[in-house]
Amino acid sequence: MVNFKEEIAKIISEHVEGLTLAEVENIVEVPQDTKMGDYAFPCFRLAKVLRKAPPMIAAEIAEKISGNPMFEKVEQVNAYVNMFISKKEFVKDVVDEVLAKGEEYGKTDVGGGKTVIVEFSSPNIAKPFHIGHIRSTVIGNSINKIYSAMGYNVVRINHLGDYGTQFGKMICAYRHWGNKEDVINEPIKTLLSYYTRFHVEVEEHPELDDEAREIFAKLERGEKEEVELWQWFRDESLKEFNRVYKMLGIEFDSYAGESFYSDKMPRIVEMLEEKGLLEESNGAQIVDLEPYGLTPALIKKSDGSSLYITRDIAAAVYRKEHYDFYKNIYVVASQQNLHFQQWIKIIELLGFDWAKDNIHVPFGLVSLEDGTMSTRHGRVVFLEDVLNRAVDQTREIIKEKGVNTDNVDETAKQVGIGAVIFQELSNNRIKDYVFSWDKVLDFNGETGPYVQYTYARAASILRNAGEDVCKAAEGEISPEYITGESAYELAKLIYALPQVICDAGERYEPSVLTRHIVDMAQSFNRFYHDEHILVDDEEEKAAKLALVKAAKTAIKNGLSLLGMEAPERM
RNA sequence: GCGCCCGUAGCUCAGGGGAUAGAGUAGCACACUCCGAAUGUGAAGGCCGUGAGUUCGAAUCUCACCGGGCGCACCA
Repeated sequence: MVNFKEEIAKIISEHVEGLTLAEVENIVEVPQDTKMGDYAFPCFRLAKVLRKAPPMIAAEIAEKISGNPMFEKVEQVNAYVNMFISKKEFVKDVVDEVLAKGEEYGKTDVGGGKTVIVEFSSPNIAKPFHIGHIRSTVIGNSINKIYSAMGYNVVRINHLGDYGTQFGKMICAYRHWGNKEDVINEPIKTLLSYYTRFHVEVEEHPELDDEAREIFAKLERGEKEEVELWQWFRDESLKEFNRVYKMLGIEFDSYAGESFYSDKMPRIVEMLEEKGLLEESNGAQIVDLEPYGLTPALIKKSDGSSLYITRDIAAAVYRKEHYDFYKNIYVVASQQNLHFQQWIKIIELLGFDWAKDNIHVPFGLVSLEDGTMSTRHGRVVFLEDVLNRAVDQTREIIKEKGVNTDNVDETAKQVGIGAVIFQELSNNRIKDYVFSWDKVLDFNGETGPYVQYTYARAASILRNAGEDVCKAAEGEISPEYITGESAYELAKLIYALPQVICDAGERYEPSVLTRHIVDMAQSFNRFYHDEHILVDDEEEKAAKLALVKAAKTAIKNGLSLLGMEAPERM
């Protein structure tokens, strides 16, 4: 399909001196008000070079390019050249392209098959999978899908929090007060209760701490009994996590978590020593990062044991060697900004030129109405509960409205879970937010159900049209029937989708795509209300159905990159 | 104290140098004998936290201040 911005830049730059093609293309913009045209070229910056008033320059450019067949109309308004491209050709191009590509529409090949790692979700074993985890999980999943659509080879890593002294405590607690059946029945709840009981008991029996440390030491040495218990806890927890991942439709390529890198850390410490980066401070080994405006990074505790920063360095080195990534993306809370700055700086100091390819994608904090979440105080909202309630509520609404679906449960699942995902991906990820049941369960306005409803409505029209749809998909359409204001706006939004997907990817910001999908849905609904689609005139009907089908396809493709399904009926 | 992030309509948020700052939501007024009303339309709602600066032009860039969040050595 034609890249209009690029073509317009070419046309204009023929008549403008002193600016490169790239500079011209950079100035070309899409006006916020469509009355100002499809594309605009502001001439302020040319005033200095050409020593003329901007409106005069605009008038000259407008006159010179107005004969070009690409444009229906070219106007000068003040310092702007406003260009209206030929609607009929445009609309036909867009519809043809989308119908030809189908599910592939929106995909590009900017990635050229290069490998990108996305580390996301990464919950801690034996801890609840709560509403705070939705962020990394859903944002990371969407980034992975967006990068796939951009032609990258994506590796999805779930960096499980499955290691550390906490497991010594857990095993210790299990041996004292544990029960096998309870763990099997309700692994996370049970294991968590052991963990909290340990913290209570240790107040009166401080020797438990020594015992736990000893157990963890055995675990690190790979002693059979401890390893088996740890493995068992890990497996049971993972089973529970997988239940949520299944609901969300999320899969991973690797579950290599913290434990996986435990034996890869000594090498990193050696490298740091060789480079002379390690120094002693208060009995601990640190890397001084003060010259770079950062606080010191603690590499080894005073008792000689290692810490999480070393594990992250080891993980990055391993991934570079094992996957040879182009980018190594971490979808991790903004609370860890400093930590990422530190270890990425250390990678650089170790002399690795790929330090810059490690990218931290931070997101804001989720809190509850009565304060921050706290597992110990029972102030926690389980993600699974949120998903289930969203599905239940959707089921109620479906019954209430008497919706005609083949499978109520399946539809309720698609819509309910879609609502939760969509809301999570609606705003800039850096913003903090307060979780509220009222808000997740509100399905009106700019929500997932709104977009899915629009999709189902389009599907319904195509069903009603019956075999006419095939004609619309195959035959030559008569584009003059879909150049009305709302039809044309819809076509423009559909046209922009591939570029929007790339923008969302480059900014690691799925909300860019989410908002565009809302725009497409709004535009479709306006078109639907403005014009009657299933008219008697066959040519007109075919053209309109083709646009409906294109819009339906674009919405579905967009939703799938958010990790959402699109129901045919709801 | 130092560092990073956020401050835009009553509320939740887009917009990140360019034309009259946009949505949703709440409240108000409309539109279903018509392809799905989980919809659409209209009016109303703003010193873009404050003050300087850079620029032909600032919600957008710089600095200072105010308000909020997060982080800052043996957790991850």
